[in-house]
Amino acid sequence: MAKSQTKPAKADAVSRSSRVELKERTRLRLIEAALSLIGQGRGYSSLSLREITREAGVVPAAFYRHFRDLDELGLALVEMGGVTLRHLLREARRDGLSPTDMLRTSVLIYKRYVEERSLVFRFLAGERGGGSPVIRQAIRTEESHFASEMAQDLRALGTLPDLSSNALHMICGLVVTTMLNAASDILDLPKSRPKQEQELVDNFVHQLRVVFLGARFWRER
Amino acid sequence: MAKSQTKPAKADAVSRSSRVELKERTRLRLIEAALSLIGQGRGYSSLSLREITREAGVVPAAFYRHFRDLDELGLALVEMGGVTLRHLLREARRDGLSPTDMLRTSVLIYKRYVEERSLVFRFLAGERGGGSPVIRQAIRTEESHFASEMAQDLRALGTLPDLSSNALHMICGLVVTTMLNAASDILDLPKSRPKQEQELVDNFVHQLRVVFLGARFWRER
DNA sequence: TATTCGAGTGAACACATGTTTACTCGACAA
DNA sequence: TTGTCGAGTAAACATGTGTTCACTCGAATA
Repeated sequence: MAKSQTKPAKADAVSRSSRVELKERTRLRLIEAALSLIGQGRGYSSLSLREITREAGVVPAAFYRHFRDLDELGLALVEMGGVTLRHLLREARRDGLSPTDMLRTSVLIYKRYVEERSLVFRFLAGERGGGSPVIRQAIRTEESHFASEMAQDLRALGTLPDLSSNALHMICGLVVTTMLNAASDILDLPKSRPKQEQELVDNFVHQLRVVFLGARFWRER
Repeated sequence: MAKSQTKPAKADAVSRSSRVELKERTRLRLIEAALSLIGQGRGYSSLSLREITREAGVVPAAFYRHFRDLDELGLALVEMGGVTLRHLLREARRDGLSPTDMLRTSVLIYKRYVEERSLVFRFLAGERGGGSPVIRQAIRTEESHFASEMAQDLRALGTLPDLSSNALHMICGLVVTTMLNAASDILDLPKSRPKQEQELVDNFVHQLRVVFLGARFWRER
């Protein structure tokens, strides 16, 4: 009979709450608990295992069924951050860019994006420079990938056609730095302060404009 | 007699270890203990009061004679960071800048400077994005002052004479971001990896070159 | 249907933590 | 010389911490 084969075909709709699904569910609960605590102003590197399990509604010992230690949870958060960044790029790619004021609209879209995923960006911005070396390094790798993809996209769009791949990557690195720095600023914006908000956006736009202006006149040497 | 006046003239060489001097001394011990722990790879926001006093060779309760809590110690570190940055600028000002390859030499000087004061820069780079909100904000203020001074210096040197003060400040902000980001990279360099080191320096130089190139072609509005 | 298997439990452990309290004891001003 | 004043001490406190262990109990398998 087909059912009793060694490989259970596909695990169809019946297994609504299979074991592995349930495990994955609480794994997610742990991740989200950590993010939620970050959202309450705490830095990831100052969170404790017990705090996280408490927030996740699970007993401390259960943590070890999913992660060896806090660093491993942190790496899961980094990966989530990486996915978020790739998704951002994918959206930007889809939207295309109107030639006029395209920088400004990109910035506004980015701002919204950051605000809607504030927890992940808080984590990235917060652990990027401090925290555990292994997490910091993982974030850096993610940033570099992000920069590479961005470079590829710019190339495909025909922007800055005269630049070498190396130069393009280096410039995208600069853009990424600026973006993540701006994310930090965006997240610390006091709400309902439109003036301050406007200033921040302007500053961000202008900085990117300077970078792309410089890129246009860049000559290899 | 001149000695018994109400105001003790000058606190001369005799009062080698006056009370206030001794207090200041252990205050410094606490600050340096925190820095030392940072140097061992820990982020400031994950340090504990007891850890710090232990490292400083002092009993936990003594901490409160100097700081209300860890945030207050953190602010002292921020101020120390501010002093460090101002000092950097003062040195750069003194050295003047040879017109050819001035960017590259500046970068090398900066790199050396960061390495020699690695602990302070570790602290700044680490708490800039994460950590306690009050510390983060204090660092941001310090950065802004640094950017302003830099703008003033550039103005005095006649660099970028066509830029408005606002534009100049905005560009210096970009430079500062890039510098602190690079500091983070410099501090994480594995030692005796000259190739990697060279790449990092090149990248840093190129990024700054792009920024200044963009600045030269910047037109308001 | 009977058996295995492993995610989550609850309790216990050996410490580490922040803060308070009453204290010592030496520099300093009177 | 005497008395004050305050930096640093020692001990105690109530909690919080990471990790371990034997356990339950229900879904997955055979």
